[in-house]
Amino acid sequence: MPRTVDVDERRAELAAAAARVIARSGIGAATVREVAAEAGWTTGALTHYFADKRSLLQFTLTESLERRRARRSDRVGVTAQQALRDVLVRALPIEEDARLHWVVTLAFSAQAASDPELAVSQVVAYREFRADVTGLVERAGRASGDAAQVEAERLIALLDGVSLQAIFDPESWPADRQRAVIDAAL
Amino acid sequence: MPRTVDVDERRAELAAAAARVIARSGIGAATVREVAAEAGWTTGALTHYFADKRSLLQFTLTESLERRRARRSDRVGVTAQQALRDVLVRALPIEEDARLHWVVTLAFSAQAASDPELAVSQVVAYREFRADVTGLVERAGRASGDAAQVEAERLIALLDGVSLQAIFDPESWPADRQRAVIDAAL
Amino acid sequence: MPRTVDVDERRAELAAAAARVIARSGIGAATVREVAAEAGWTTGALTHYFADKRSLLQFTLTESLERRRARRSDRVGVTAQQALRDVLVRALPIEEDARLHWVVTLAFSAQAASDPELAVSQVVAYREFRADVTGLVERAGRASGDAAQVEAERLIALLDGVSLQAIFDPESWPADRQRAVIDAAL
Amino acid sequence: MPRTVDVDERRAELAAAAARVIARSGIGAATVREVAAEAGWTTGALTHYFADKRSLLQFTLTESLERRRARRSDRVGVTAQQALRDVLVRALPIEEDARLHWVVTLAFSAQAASDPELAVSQVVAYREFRADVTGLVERAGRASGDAAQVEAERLIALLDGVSLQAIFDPESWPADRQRAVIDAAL
DNA sequence: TATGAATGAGCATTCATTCAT
DNA sequence: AATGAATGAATGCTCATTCAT
Repeated sequence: MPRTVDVDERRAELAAAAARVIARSGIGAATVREVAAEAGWTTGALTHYFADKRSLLQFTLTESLERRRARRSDRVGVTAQQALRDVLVRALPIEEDARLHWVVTLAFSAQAASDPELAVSQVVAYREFRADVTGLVERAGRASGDAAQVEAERLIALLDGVSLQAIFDPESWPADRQRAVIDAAL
Repeated sequence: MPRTVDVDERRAELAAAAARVIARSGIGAATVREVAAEAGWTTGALTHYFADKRSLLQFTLTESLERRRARRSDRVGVTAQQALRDVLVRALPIEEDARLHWVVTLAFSAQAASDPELAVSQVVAYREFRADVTGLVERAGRASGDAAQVEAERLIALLDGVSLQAIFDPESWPADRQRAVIDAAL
Repeated sequence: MPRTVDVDERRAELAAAAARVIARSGIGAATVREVAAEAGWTTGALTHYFADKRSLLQFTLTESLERRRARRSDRVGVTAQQALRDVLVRALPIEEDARLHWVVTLAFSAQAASDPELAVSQVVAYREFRADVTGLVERAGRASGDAAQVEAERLIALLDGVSLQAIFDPESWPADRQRAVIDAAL
Repeated sequence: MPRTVDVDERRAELAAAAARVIARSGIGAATVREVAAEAGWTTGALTHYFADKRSLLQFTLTESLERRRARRSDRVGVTAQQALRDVLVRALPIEEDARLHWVVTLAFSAQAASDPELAVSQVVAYREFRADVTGLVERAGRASGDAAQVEAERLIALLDGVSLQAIFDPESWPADRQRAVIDAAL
C-alpha cells in the first residue's frame, strides 16, 4: 500500500508545518492558508489530507505527543537510573524538538478547555508518561508500588514546572540550570 | 449631568468577563462580542473602556496577574514557614479564583509567543513571585543567599508542574494530592 | 428673541467647524463626533441644534453658499466694470474664505448626485450667481439681453475652471495666474 | 487545472462597477459590499482582485483617468484644428462615458484632500491633458511657446467650468450649449 | 442645555470551506 | 491529486443616534 504511506507522510509534513506556525506566531495565526503555505501547498491540497481545520490541529497535537513518546523509547544499553535521567532531561525544552513540543502543547492548552477531545489526548499522553517514569523509578530501585508513582509525579511536576518557566523566561533558564534541577531531584 | 460610571470598576468587570469566557471556551472564543455579552453589554459599550480587543486582552492578563499578587500579600500573624506554605498552596488551582488565573495564564501563553508585551507581563510577574518566595524561604530559615533562590525555584517549579497537570487532568489531582506534594517538599 | 440668535449663531459655528473638517480631511472624515470636537462640544450638544447628521451637512453647504452670496454684495463706490472684476476675482480660491468654500462645494458634489436637496441648493446658488454676473455685465456695458447671459456664462465657466484646477494643482496656479485669466477674459 | 480568470479584465469590471455606484449614489455609498453586488459578485471574490477598499477606489480613479486619456488619442485623419475641437468637445459630459468620468473625478475630489496619492493621480492626468492640448494649439497654428500653454489653459478652464455646471445643472446645459461655448472660444 | 454612556446597525476585512476545472 | 476562484459567515471596529441624568 505505497499510497497509504504517502498520505501519512503528507499528513505528518502538514502537522509539522502547523507546529512551526504555532511556535512562531501563536495558535491564532495557525490558519489553514498559513499552514498550507508553510508546507508549500495551497489550501485546496490540504483538504485532501484533512477534512477540516479542526482535524488538522487535532492531528498536529496528537502527532506532537506521539513523537515525544517515540523519542522516549529509543534508550538502549544504559542503567535504569541513567534511563530515568535521560527521559526527564530530554523532555526539557532544551533541544529544538522538545521546545517545539512544549510550545505546541501549551498553545493547545488554550483550546483544550473547550475541546474535550484535545483534553483527552493530552491526559492519555500524560498518564502514559507517568506510567513510563514510574516503571523507571521502580527499575532504578528508587521506590516501589504507590511510592514509585508518587516519586514519578514529583519528578514530572518538577520537570513540567521548570519547562513552563523556561518557555516563558528563557533568559532565567539556560540549559544547565534546567538540568541541574532534575539532577538535584534525583 | 449624565450618569457617571466608575471606569476602573467597569474595566475590571469586563476583564473578569473575558477571563470567564477564556476559561470556559478558550482564548479563540474570546471575541469582543462574546466578552461583551458575557458582561451583559453590547460591543459598543465595551469600546468606551478599551480602545480595541488587544488592550482588553492585555488588561485581562495583567489584571489576573495583579489579583494573584494581591491575594499573595494578605497573610498576617503567621510564622514565615506557615506563610510560605500558604503562598504556595493558595497558588494551586484549587479555589475557583486560582483555577481561573491558571487557565487564563495558560491561554495567554498561546499568544505570548507572538506578542512580546504579553510575554513581558508574565515574566515580570513570575520574577516577582520568585522574589517573594525567596524572601519567605529565607525568613523561614530554610536557606539563605543563592541557595534560597534555588530552593524557591524548586518549590515554584513543583507548584507549577502540579498546577499544570491538575488543570489538564483534574481527576488525577484532587485538592488533597496537590497540597500533599507541596507539603512533602517542605 | 435673544435665544434664537444664540441658536443661529451656534448652528453657524457648527457649520463652520464642519467646513473646516471637510477641508482638512475630506467629507468622509466629517463624522458627527469629529465636527462636534472641532467646534469644542460633545455629540450630545450638537443634537440640540441639528436633528441628525444629514441636516448638519445640508446646513453646512447652504451656509457656505449663503456666505459666498453675502460676500458678493458688499461692493460699494466702484464702477460696474470694477465690480464685475471684483466679484469674479473674489470667487477664486485665493483667500482662505473662498478656498474653503470651493473645497466644501466640491466635497458635496460627491453627494449631490444622490441627494436631490443638496443638488437643488447648488443649482439655485449657481443661478443666482449667474443672474448677478449677468446684471454686472449689462451695467458694465459689455453686452445686453441674451448676449449678456452668454457672456456671464463664459466668465463663470472660466472662473470655475480655473478654480477647479487651482484647488487640485495649487502649484501650477498661484494667485497671479488665476487673476490673469480673469483679467484677460475681461 | 482550475478555471483561470483574466485578472486585469476582472479588475476593470470591478472598477467600472465602482464607478457606476459612485455616479449613482455618491462615493459614500461605494462600499465594498455595494460594489461587489453591482458587479455581480460577493465581497470575498472582490478581495482576490483588490487587497482592500482603498486600492479598489484608487484603481477606479486611475482607470477612469486612463480611459479618458485613451479616448483622447484615437483621432485620425483630421486637421489639428479639428482634432483640438474634438478633444475638447469629447471631454464634455455629453456622452455617458465622459459624464461618468466627470462624476467619478468630482467624487474623488472629496477624498483627494486627505489622500495625497489620489491627488497626485489627478494632477498628473491634468498636466498630461494640458500638454496634449498645448501641442494641438501649436499644431493648429493658434499660438506657440508660452502663449500656446496660456491658450490651452484658457480652453481647459472653459471646458472644465462648463462641465462642472453641466454636471450640477444639466437642465441649463444641454449638449448644444456646452459645445457652443467651446466653439465660440475657438 | 449639556453630558457622555449605551445601543445596534453597518463597515472592511479575514477565513474556513466548497467546488469547477 | 491539485489548483485557486468563489462563497458567506464571523470578526473587530466605527459611528449616528438615543437617552438617563
